[in-house]
Amino acid sequence: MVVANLSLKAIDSPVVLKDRIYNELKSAITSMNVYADDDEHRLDERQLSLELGVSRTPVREALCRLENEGFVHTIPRRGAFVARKTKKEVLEMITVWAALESMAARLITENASAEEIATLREMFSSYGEDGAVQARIDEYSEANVSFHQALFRLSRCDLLSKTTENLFLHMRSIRMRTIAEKDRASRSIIDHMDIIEALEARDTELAERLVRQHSLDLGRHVEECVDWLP
Amino acid sequence: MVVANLSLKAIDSPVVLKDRIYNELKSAITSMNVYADDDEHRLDERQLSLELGVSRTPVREALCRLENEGFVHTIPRRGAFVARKTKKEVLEMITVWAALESMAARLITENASAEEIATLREMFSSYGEDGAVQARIDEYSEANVSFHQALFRLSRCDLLSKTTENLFLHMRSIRMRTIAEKDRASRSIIDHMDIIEALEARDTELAERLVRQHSLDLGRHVEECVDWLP
DNA sequence: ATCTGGCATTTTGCATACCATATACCGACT
DNA sequence: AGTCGGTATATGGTATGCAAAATGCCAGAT
Repeated sequence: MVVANLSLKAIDSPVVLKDRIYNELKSAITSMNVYADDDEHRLDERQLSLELGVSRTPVREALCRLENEGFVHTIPRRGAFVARKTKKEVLEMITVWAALESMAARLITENASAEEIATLREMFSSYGEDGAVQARIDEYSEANVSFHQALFRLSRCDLLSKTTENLFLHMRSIRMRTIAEKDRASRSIIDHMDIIEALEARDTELAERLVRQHSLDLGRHVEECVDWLP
Repeated sequence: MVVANLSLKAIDSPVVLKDRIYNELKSAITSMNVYADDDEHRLDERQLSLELGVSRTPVREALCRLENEGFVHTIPRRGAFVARKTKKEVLEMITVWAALESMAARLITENASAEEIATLREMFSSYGEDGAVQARIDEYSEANVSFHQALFRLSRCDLLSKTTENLFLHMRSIRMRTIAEKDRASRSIIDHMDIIEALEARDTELAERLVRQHSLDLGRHVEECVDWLP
């Protein structure tokens, strides 16, 4: 008798309610325009549990997690609110981002293969002609996000990616609103190309500096131009 | 009639049970030697609630938070365990640390006052003589941690500090075990002095590089010498 | 003797009930 | 009329109850 070797992979994901609620709430929060109205959006536990058809307990646990990640702000005995970042907090997020992404760039120059770096270039291949960026600004915005995510992926450092993941989500609404302004989009693609060239040349210091500067430029832009944040 | 202007600050901290339990559990976990035994330490909800004299609900919320921060690992329907980092995870933590702290160094060269930087030097004033470090290794270990925390404080970027805070706690047990090895302590103090000098000279690039290298050196040390991690 | 299958126990995950507190409304008093 | 105080209500925090699921044990079969 032989033991059938089916090479099954362990299914260790009895997806529990609180996790699904967490995902549901998180995507709902990150896709809404948090800064639209100026009155804060309250998250009523009871109402949420009614809408989701569950009890308050798993909702509370999901909210607890979202609070830790900075998406929700709760005041004891007052309830939970969708968190709104101040300008200072946004600038600090960008600073941390710059730190993490520049380290990712370093790691890429040291570890990534030429093929991997080449995939970065392909992401922007269709924006070659002048004006193509402005014409397809929404599409480019997606490519932009993908580019930055790819940098972290190629760094092969899971913790870098994981730490940045929530920063990405927090920044999404701000980024969506700033990318279309001025000439930032076309400026952005030039920066990206310079970064890719530095990565290809395995110039660790240059790649790090360019990535950091790219982020800090966004920071200064926010500093100067964004007046719709407290 | 004049309204008495007492300039009171709002007290908005009705410290709730779950927060106290969170702090209690966190300090208990971070002060224990996680890597002592090789069997994983289980955290029984009911037992904890009995010991703390509260119900399971706030205990669960505290555990939920600790899980998000990586101190606790829970398996659905199986329970919560004190998280144990793999060697890979520790190395990644050090990488992220290097990224954040080198950014902190940059900010210090740009923003901190000379007096603030001088306080860094004072922290090591009593370790001047040769051998003083080795003789008071425990005390130095504290000063070492304080130094790194001070770097983040002087950066005036709360998010940098906050992001690193948990990394510090995670690294504490590892650091405690590695600092006494070899000649790392006296090597460490030389690095620190070099860093302080670069900060005083306002040499942004050098300070950044030294801080990064100091962390990455620890990383390589862990890589080579630590064999008690999975 | 070892392995398998079912039962009992333990423990989590979710639901619900209860309690404490914050806010809002309303009436009375100045 | 405006303000102060009290009470009602709503809502979050905590406790408990219940059911599903996982583990461990034991008996029986091979």
